[in-house]
Amino acid sequence: MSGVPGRPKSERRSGCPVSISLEAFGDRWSLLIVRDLMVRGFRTFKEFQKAGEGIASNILAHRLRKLEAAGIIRQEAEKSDGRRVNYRLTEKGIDLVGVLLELLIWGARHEQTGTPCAVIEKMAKNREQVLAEARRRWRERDSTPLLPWLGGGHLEQ
Amino acid sequence: MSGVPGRPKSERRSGCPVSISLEAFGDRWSLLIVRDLMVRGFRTFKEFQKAGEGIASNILAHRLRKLEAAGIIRQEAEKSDGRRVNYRLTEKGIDLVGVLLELLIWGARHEQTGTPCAVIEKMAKNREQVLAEARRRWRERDSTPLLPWLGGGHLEQ
DNA sequence: AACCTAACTTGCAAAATGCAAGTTAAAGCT
DNA sequence: AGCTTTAACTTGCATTTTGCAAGTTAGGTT
Repeated sequence: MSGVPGRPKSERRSGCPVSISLEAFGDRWSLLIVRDLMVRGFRTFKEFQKAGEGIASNILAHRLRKLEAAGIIRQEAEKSDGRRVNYRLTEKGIDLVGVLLELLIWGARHEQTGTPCAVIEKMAKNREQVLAEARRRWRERDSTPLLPWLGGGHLEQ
Repeated sequence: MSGVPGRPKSERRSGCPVSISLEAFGDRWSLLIVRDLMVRGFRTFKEFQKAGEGIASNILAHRLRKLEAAGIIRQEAEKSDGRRVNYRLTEKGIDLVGVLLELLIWGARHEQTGTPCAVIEKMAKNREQVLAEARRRWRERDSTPLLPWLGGGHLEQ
């Protein structure tokens, strides 16, 4: 009767790292939560819920538990408000930045998205710089959204 | 009454490229099929089925249709055997190589997998070279598995 | 004290998944 | 030609996951 619903009852399907990664976050929602933490500066349940793609609150709760159990995110209580729970990526979680960046680049290149191609190609070209900036923000708890920075002129070389 | 069962009845959840990517292959199986095509040299239904992680044949059929509908894979009939269907990545599909590589690196770094860390770190270090080799194999229809190459000494610089 | 908020639960219907068995067309064998 | 095998799926049904709406609870606010 724990909070975690989808507790893995079956063992690992194989030793392949790709398979194991997908067992941790291979669904429609987990990486969107990670994205919101990483580039949009979200921290709370309410923010994830209103994030636009319409995740149901029970599913959100399940995913947060699962990501926490996998060591990808962690809860931090807010001293100034006992109701609030702030979620934050762990180091294991911020290490997903490469995966997110590749998903972003692939999606923008091959599907009709709201993101201009020029911005994406700039990011693809300056991969290391983008990764470093995302990591810096995580380390310094700088939660201003990353996307304006990506869209701005900071990447011209 | 088409073959595709999970035909998207809801529209796109948002214009975010990450979200759109996840709608195309954000589940436990799709990227494993892509992986098998990309690095293990698999081509047929039977091969995917016996691949070790135990996908059910109906789910496999659904996934193949969905990936095909998304333009990630394509069927090619085998002239020498009318029963056989060979699946192959499209260019859009081989472009997922970056995503796969990041999943591989993350999984190997953070979870207990069957892959030695040294191999993975070598790959992470020689990212561009690994991507180029995977693309070369796709282009030249070289379906010898990529993994032995990764494990071998070809990456020393 | 009455009201509001954030973070969840709960109940239930709908969809996706998994398993075992069956189908069909094309080969292969005798 | 007739029988067996094989590849690629379907189908039926039970289980699990997802989604939606409404409810709960521990803090805050006024």
